[in-house]
Amino acid sequence: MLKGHLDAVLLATIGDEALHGYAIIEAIRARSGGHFDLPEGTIYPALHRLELAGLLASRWVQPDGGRKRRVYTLTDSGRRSLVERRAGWQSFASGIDLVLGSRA
Amino acid sequence: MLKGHLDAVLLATIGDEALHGYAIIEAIRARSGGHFDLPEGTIYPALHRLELAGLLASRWVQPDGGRKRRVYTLTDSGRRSLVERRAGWQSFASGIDLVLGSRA
DNA sequence: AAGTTATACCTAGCATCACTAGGCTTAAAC
DNA sequence: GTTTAAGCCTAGTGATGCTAGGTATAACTT
Repeated sequence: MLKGHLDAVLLATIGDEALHGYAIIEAIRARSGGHFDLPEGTIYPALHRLELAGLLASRWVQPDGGRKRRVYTLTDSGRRSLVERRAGWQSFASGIDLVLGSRA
Repeated sequence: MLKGHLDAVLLATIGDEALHGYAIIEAIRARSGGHFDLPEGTIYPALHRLELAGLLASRWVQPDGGRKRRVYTLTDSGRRSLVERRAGWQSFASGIDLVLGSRA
């Protein structure tokens, strides 16, 4: 469970690449050091939601081998949103750190 | 919104004191440096839930001035849970940090 | 004395979020 | 040729915390 930070994680994972859903799941697992292993039922609806919100754009790609994939890239709005969400996360995390006295 | 970490925040805020609901709200606001200003509709049901779960115990207290208060303290189980939740938060936060590349 | 503000507790209902549990298709591996 | 991996999708559900309301008492103002 990403507890409200799923969108930030998705935007940050896609970053400047063009990734498809399945690859995004693997990238999150890899980059989080195994902390997060998200099910498809979490990822696909979230990608659709972010595209509808104008933060992501998608196109279908037919690779040489393998089946068609829908690849996602950030829009300008998505890039701006990522900056905001990163700041939002840092603010949130420092607030929790203060209260928990963990990293203070 | 505390995004799934409300219980940890409550347990940590109460800590070794005996606090009542209203004071808990003020303590969270103060200790978080103003980050979190939680409404009563969040706090009271959560306290009841934690008491039902055996992590908190409550008793009514009549102070010299002012009206009756229900004060909460941690149970042994609550103290153990706090330790776990602190560790859980650190693990979660480091995972998000890795993915967002914010504090990495 | 009356009204307002601060203290203090509570609940029903609602929106969001992400997960479970399924289904579908195509390519690779055995 | 059949199983496994890659790849996409949705309906329904449970948990979570907020909104918006209600109640009561004490302190402060006018």
